Amino acid sequence: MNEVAASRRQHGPGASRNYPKGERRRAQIIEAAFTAFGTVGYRNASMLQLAAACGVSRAGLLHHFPTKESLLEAVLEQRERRDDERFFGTGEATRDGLEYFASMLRLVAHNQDHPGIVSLFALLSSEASAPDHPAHPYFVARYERARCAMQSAIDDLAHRGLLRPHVDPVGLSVDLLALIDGLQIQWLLSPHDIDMPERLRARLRDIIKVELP
Amino acid sequence: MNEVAASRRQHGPGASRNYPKGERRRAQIIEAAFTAFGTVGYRNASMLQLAAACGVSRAGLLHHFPTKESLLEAVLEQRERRDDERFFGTGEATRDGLEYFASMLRLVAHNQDHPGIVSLFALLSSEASAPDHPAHPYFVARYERARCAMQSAIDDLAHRGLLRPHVDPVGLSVDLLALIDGLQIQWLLSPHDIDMPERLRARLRDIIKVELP
DNA sequence: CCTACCGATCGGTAGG
DNA sequence: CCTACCGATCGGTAGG
Repeated sequence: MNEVAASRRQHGPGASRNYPKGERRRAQIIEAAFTAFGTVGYRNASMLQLAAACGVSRAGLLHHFPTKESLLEAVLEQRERRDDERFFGTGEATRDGLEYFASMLRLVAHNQDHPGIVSLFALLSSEASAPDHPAHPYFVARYERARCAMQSAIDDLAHRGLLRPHVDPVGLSVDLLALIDGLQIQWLLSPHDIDMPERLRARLRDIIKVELP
Repeated sequence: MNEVAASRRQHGPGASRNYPKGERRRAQIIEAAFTAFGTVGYRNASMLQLAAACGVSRAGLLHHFPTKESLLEAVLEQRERRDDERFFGTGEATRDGLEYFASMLRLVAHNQDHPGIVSLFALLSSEASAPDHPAHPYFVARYERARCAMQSAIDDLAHRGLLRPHVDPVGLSVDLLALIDGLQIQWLLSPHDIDMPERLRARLRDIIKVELP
């Protein structure tokens, strides 16, 4: 986690009231990078082309994001923030286990329509397993948060007696997140053979007593 | 899949009787590349350093493996061949479903002692999801084979009445392979929090009536 | 934010 | 017409 990303996190996204032009440009760059990374991949996207797409020079781009990796981190964070808002919101999904898994199903179905994003995250989560990778702390924290949130949803279901009797809730969040990640790999390689939401739904049907929407 | 790798596959590994010196050198290079890829990663390993480690020049290295990708493919194939021989053998695992999953548990336990290899495969399976990646056909075929082999094992267990009543065998091989892959990602990021063989064993306990060794 | 550049390294290929 | 290399260098691109 570099200093730029860390300092930006302190005052949150888009919260720099004093430099509206800089924030707009920054948002534009993140948007362009998001598209580029998701289509041609991270490595094949060049900072020069990205700068050109945003109407700035490479040096101008480097003013906002001093390294390519820092831009990558910003893209990842925005993506996660958007997914959270769109699929989990600030509403019931954080407390209601059924709502949580319904949201998860919608997210996985959405991912199946956007291979570029899925590919980007799959690639980066592997790259970032190297301890010296700039996005390593981000991904470690991301999975810890994901496991924690999902385990809360599972505990809620267990408390309401909605888990089937054979299910062991201990470590179930690890298994289900692993299933989702692993399905992405097989789906990326054989998109016509693998149906991610269908597989996840089948697994959830084996875990939860009631049918999800 | 380039021509060199394709022609080598025709007569199998180490089967070029006429050029023992070349085969030895080739094996030495694969061994060195295997170590290098597994420690510093594929992209960070340079052909020049690899050549030096084998006591040949870069041009000499390129004589045996005309591209870095072709060397990568040779490493992947050797790794898969060794794993298959070591953990699945030519024996019971190809017919006995219980033996198959016992072997799978041993393989996963073995992987947990070799993070470099796990990291390499995780990284490459993501990279290779790009249709124009040299290892794309290899990984597509690899997963198809893996699903087929595992589904045979599952069908054997179903036929012998060893699956628990709530289990749906359809697509179960997809789910279990996804679980294994996904566990690797989380384990690479948080090795102290995730126990891959333990999680797989727990999942198999929920599927199979008898306890695996 | 700009132009004008840097030191280093990549994978691949030439002739012999 | 083969294997097993060599020293030298190609054009292009990376992040800064």
